[in-house]
Amino acid sequence: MIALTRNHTREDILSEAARLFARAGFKGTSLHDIAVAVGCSKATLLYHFASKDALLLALVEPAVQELRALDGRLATLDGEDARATAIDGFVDLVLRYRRQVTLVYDSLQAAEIPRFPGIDALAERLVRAFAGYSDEPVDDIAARVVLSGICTVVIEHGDSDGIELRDALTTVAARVLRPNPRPRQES
Amino acid sequence: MIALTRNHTREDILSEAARLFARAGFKGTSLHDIAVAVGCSKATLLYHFASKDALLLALVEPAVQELRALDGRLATLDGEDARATAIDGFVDLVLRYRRQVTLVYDSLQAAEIPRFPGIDALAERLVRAFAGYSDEPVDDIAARVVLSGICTVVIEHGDSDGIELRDALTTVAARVLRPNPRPRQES
DNA sequence: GTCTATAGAAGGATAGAC
DNA sequence: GTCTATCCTTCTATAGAC
Repeated sequence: MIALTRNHTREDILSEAARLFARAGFKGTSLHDIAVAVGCSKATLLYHFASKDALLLALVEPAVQELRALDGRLATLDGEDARATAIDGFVDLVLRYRRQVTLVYDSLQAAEIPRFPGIDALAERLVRAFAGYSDEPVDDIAARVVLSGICTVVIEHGDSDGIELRDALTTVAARVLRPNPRPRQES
Repeated sequence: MIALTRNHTREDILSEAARLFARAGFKGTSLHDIAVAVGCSKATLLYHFASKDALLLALVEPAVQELRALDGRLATLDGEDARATAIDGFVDLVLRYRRQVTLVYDSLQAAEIPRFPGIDALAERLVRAFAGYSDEPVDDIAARVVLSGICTVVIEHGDSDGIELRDALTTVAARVLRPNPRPRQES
């Protein structure tokens, strides 16, 4: 295995790029900025990654991979199981990839970033799962508010981790996306 | 009043800039892009606005102004009144200034944008009001999730307005930020 | 693998004609 | 007020030495 010789520089580049992209955005961070943070030259960056876009892709790829895995798990579940799995899985994923979240998330709306194929449809399925596959418009909106709200809060919260934030987020999600929101009639 | 001669170009610039900034971000939109959209030259843009930053400021200023007004109104209220006013007022404001919301909101986290003085403290007060001035950490997180979630959902929803979205958003906010977290019944 | 040097494009902003 | 032309900076990316 060549994996023994872990490339320090490459890892450093990914780490610093994640930090800077999260702080100032993709367009707001230049290769020069990253090079200074890492302590190398711009040419070195472009030796390890073919382009700035490629660096972004490499950075976000693991997060997207895991998001796809979660999406796959959801496909085998339905109703309450899907909702619970979606909430826990998504909160966990966002907390572990907090620095990448901004990037993935921005690629959805602000087209500031190269898109990831199929991510839109995946996001919609996640919304559906969060909404418990309800047909009520208000449940759809609730799901979207919570989904995006979780992302933003985690991003803002910085790197101060802890089990508390995780619990708070799942609690909040459960509050909005509760099984029986309507005491009136059934759909 | 010179207000009779409403400057078409200036208005067009603001309008197109709002559209493009919302789509691709501040850094992701060049003066060239705006000029093409408006149908004028870059020099014309910079005749009407001293700089790209000044254009942004002019664009967002009314929204910030109204946000400050809402903040002032909240200062005279407390508890439930403050929460209800904050929710209704904020949803209304975000819906009316949906194109500017991205910009104001991004100025909070991603430092991609020139900051507005005092906006951080204002945002914190808004969070406090949304949380009903509760001391429970989970209520604080809930307030932040809803606050940011509302922004993102409105941004994503495009310009398709309607009373439905407004009602859905206030309903969702009420669900999370309800006065008594314990009882399972709705208000 | 990492560097310096530089190409080539695009960005914001200014000068001056009309 | 609006334009063209231009300046200067910054950016991504490449070339080639070591």
